[in-house]
Amino acid sequence: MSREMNDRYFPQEIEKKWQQIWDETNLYHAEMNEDKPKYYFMDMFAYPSGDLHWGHIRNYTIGDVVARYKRHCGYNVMHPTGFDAFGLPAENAAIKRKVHPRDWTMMNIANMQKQFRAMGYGYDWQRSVVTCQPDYFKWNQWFFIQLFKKGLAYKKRSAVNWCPDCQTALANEQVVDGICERCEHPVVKRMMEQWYFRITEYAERLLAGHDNISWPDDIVAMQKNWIGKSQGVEFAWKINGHDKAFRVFTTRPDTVYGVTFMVLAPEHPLVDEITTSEQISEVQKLRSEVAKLSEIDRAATDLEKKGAFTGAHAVNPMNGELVPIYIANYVMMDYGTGAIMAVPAHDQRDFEFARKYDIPVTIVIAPEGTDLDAFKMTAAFVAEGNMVNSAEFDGMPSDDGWEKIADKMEETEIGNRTINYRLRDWCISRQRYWGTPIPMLYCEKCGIVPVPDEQLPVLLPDDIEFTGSGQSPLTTSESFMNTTCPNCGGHARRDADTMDTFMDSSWYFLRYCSPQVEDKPFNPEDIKYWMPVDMYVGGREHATMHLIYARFFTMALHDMGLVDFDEPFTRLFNQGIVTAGGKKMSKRSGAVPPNDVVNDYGADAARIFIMFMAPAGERAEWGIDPATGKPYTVPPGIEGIARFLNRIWRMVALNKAVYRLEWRDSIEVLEMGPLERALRRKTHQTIIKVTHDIERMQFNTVIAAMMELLNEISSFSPDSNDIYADVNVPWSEAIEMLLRMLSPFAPHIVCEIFDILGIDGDMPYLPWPTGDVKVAANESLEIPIQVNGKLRSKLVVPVGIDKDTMQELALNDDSVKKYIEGVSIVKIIVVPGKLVNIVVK
RNA sequence: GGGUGAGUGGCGAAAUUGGCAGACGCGCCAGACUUAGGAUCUGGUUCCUCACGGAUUGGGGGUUCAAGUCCCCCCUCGCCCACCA
Repeated sequence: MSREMNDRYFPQEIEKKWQQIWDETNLYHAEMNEDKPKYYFMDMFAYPSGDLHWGHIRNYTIGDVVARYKRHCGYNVMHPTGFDAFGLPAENAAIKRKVHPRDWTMMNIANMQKQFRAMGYGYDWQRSVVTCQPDYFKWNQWFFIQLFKKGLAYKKRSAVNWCPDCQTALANEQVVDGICERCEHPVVKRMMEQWYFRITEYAERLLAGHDNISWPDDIVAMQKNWIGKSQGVEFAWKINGHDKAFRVFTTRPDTVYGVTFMVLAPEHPLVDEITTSEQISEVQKLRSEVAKLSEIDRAATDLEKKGAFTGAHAVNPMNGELVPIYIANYVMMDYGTGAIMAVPAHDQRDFEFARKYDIPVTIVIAPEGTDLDAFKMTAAFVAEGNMVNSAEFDGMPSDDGWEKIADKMEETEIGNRTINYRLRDWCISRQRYWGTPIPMLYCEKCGIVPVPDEQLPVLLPDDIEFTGSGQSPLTTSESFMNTTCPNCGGHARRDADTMDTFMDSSWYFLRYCSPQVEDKPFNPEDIKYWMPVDMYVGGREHATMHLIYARFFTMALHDMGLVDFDEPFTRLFNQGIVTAGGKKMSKRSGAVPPNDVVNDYGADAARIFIMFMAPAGERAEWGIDPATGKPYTVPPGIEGIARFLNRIWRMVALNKAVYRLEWRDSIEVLEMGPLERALRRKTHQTIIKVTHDIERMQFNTVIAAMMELLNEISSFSPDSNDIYADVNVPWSEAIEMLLRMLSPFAPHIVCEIFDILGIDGDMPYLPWPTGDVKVAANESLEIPIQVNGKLRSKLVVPVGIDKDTMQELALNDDSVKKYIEGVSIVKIIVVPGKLVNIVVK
């Protein structure tokens, strides 16, 4: 049964062999099975950038460990993977290396798949999704049209980042510190027609949904912050001498009597109409200055506040006062109404502006007990207080005033309470080639027409030029752009833009459930069985983009009746980043691929190393090699892991004959000596700790616990002369249990050893061991004895000893005695099973 | 500025509810076996002190018999958001 075993451990041969067996037997493919509870585990799929690095390895090893663990626990586990294959780098590579983005992408995918396999990840490759393939993005287009039909996709003119040198629109990611990534010219804003998804309509549900999912608090906080709900009042201001009015939004209606000026965003449409002829040049000067700024500079808090007077005045609807109207660089067109009422006494930005332009400051909220001096104050008073200078509202606490003034505005129909969100609609259009073509046509007669279902997918043309300048690359393909209107048969042009790649990642978890189905995006039965995703693992950087978009998308599908849940991911876990020299390891900052470690020490060692080096949720510092000044290609700590695996291997190799499958039959009834009992106790204590720590995603301590067990087994001597000796029974249990716990972390070595020992070949599905609490219970305890909180002695006592006996033993302990002689004992604290503390004076 | 996480030996770190600070591992030191191999095994390793002993979880205060852990103030670092009206 048992076969030959080399004394030395050669991971390379073993690992290749098992990877091939797993592939050939399709071992990790999951099918629906109503007899088992399902577990849908997903990690965030990778962008095929070329090589995996240790950031990926950390993410995907966590995933593989949890998926394997859940499989051992009896779940029907689906653990798929795929590639987020559209995106900008492929296009840049195309321009730079004269290679088609598709070829570059597919080459990288092939390489990364090889690396995934070499790590021994148990993916269900049959369910793989590659987003740049037509059978996937066809459904992006179909969903887009469904959203359009529901009124959730719409077209709007809006400002985009524009590089005047490249003559092209840029994605936000291409704008680095206000500079075009490619040509290093400053980026400006330009108005363009773009497609948007109405995510703002789901703001309230996105907030409410947080209650139904168990996600980390910080991610929920980030999303809430991003959605940015604020309650306030929106009300109208008339312009003096005009029939025009404009609306402002404020969260501080209680300060309305303190308004001393108004500010419009420089882009506000009313500016042209109200600016007086004397002020035109000044206003135009500021407008062009602001237009030149990039969005990033514009939004910088430390940007000097600048404004220009329009020459017009507005009428305060509450008291009829006239206040000047300015434009200023600190008011944004795309939040609220693009206009604000300015209360310098109680808003810091307004205060700075008022001081600079010599605008009066009127105090309307007085802090409790003191008076403010409008001339002397050096900062706005933003807290609550009592209303002053506010007509009939004087004397009220400001929070009451808030409500009363809002009531009055509603009664007099000046304005009403509203809620504003920071969240903006999701801009889907990208002036890029390597993405999903937007399936919309523009007919001269019929206007905007969606591509009919039977013409999907709209494929990407190959007769395009990657010049890196001019318009969206698709416009260079005449064969793509010109088509026929499905309504009237006349000439139509296609939308030249492609979709944001966040569209691709908003539903890939649904496609994993039905990867091959052709006539719909997924089968309802598959979704019903597998969804929602039980655990989703990935980086925190996706907190406010991908993870909001995917939730919105699922809610929208729910409302269309396509799915019957509205939260896609029940549980979320964020692994920490891998840093090198304190900076995040990424392709740009010198990422280290796993190849050297895998080649030298094997995938099992690589997997354990990355799990052992830091708690999974926290930052892990990879380390800089002092010899090169660069991140280690092979970090020194890997030696410890290699030793650990080597010791396990040698222990089995040297004692192979001692291991007997039949240990199970006798372990419960055997009379054991203290050494045997101690080993068995440690085995079961380890099972309990390991299980508990895997459940709480604390893998570093899991590995430490297994190392401790190995140390315990190492110091235990089995009897190799008599393989039937009783001592070999707990030894066999210990070694088998260690291996079974190790298997999610180091599956290759465990498969190999199990095969050698003749343990069931269906290893990945072997049940997870259960720790016996009774066996794990200690027989005696070492109790610290403190005097005044200082450790003075230790006592070994039997478990369950009563308080009085313990106190007695402590007081009679020789090394304690010298600290309590000649002083009076104030108090004795005895915590059963924990400690004794004698307080003396 | 807002949010959020963190700060423990030479290094990575451990310590579910307040109860022996430093588990486990790296590195280092000593030894064993080897006729120097970066293999393996054994012992040691927070700091100060020859020692007795003392100090110690970023700093300072507090609560408690007892604080890395709870409370208050401060410092430093990471990440996310950021003139949001």
